[in-house]
Amino acid sequence: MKFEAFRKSIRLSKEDISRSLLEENRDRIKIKKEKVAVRNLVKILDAALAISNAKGFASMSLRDLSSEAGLSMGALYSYISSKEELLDMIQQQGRTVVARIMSENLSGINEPAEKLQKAIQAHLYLSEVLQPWFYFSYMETKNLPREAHRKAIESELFTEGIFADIIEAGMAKGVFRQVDPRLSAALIKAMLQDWYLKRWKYERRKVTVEEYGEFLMDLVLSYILVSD
Amino acid sequence: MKFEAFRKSIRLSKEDISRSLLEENRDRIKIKKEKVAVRNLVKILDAALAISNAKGFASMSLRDLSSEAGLSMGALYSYISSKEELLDMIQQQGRTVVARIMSENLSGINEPAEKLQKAIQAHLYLSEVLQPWFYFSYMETKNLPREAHRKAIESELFTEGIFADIIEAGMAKGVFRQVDPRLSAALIKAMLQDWYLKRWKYERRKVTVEEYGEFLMDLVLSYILVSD
DNA sequence: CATAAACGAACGGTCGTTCGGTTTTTTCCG
DNA sequence: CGGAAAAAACCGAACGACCGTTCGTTTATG
Repeated sequence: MKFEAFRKSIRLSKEDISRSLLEENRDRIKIKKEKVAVRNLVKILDAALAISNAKGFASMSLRDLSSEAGLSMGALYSYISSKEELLDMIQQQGRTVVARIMSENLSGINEPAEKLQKAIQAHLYLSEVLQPWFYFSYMETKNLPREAHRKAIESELFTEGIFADIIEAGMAKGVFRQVDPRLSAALIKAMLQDWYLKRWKYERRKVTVEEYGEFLMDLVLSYILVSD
Repeated sequence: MKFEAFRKSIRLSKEDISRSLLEENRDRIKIKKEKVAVRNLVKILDAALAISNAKGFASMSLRDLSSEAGLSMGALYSYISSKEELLDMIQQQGRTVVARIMSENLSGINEPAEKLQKAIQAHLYLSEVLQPWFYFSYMETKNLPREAHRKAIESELFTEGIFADIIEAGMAKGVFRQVDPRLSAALIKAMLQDWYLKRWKYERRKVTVEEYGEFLMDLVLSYILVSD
């Protein structure tokens, strides 16, 4: 599947994401009317990701955020109850989306090589759609409070586990070579991460996400497929 | 070569690093006696890396730093002239070491496969010796002031270029498959980075740096060597 | 006793957060 | 339909805490 087809198939608008985030935090957000709340949440999240990814979450003042989002300090605090909670919200929002999309894209596929390819592609394309979130999530993990930090690590290991499980299944079926599944999965993740962490590099070189995906797939399969 | 042999061969003590850093910044550091200056610079750099890597450079206050290093605020300012300059100093210190060690380890090797292996090993082992610096350097790049940021990117591309050049030479000699050298180099770097960025993961799984190196080498060579 | 080094209180500024007041939108009754 | 009352949303000055940095004083060294 091409990237554009993928992007359309998952139907992830900023409004949808903000709406589900609103529902999950109804108690903390003081705004009553959904339409108003969603509109401003989109602005707040966009601004927060843009500023944080440019200079780090810790260096983003709430005055920066309020002016970039077009809201006063007071209004801002009707949507978030603290700066730290904003961090939590952003992380939580992305994690659920990633888990959902990955499982949707992998269910029903049984052939290991095909499933591995699909998993790589889905993760890569999703990280392209949600690049600001992926970047943010990677860079700010260590600044999370204890419990949120634990969840972030759990989520990282969960994603890695998806790849490791596929590799193990392929080895059991005899279509993959005997390799270390955990280490292989870790390195696949590392290569997937480079796409959203070093995007400036690939943009400059005019490498498209499809080209990157094909290249990565070629490398992984040449390592893992049994050579006859 | 085993890791321990490598570590001994490069002879990189904290004192040596601080001493050369002192020499390059004689004008900015107010302390006259080398012995005193080196001793405290080691403490300052250790503390700065420890705190920064735990909660980010921006979130490290100079009061944190002064208490962790065992110096008063006033004394601290005899060694650095501003917080931003400390950031610069740390970056600069590591960059020169990396460039030197890489070139020392690669000079005189002509066989591409051997050279590629040596380059991967040297980079991996060096990142193990200087793990706090590598981690810091990766995470704080985007917070650097303009000029320092440019240098950091230049250095990243330089290292990538080392790998790309070796791959190109191997392709020209016919010992490597025809692949995209830049993309291959980028992905090798991405996998090297995972070692020092996700160290907690590998430590927990009791993966040694030697095992990681062998695994990575196997993956890269199985992709890049011509199959006969 | 002279010089080098270390000290820590003090300064102006910015931070996250609050809150009393104002504006905008919705509701409802004559 | 119209406009006043009620509710919702927004505003920004003000607060105490903490930040990076300075500097007059004290302590250590040789």
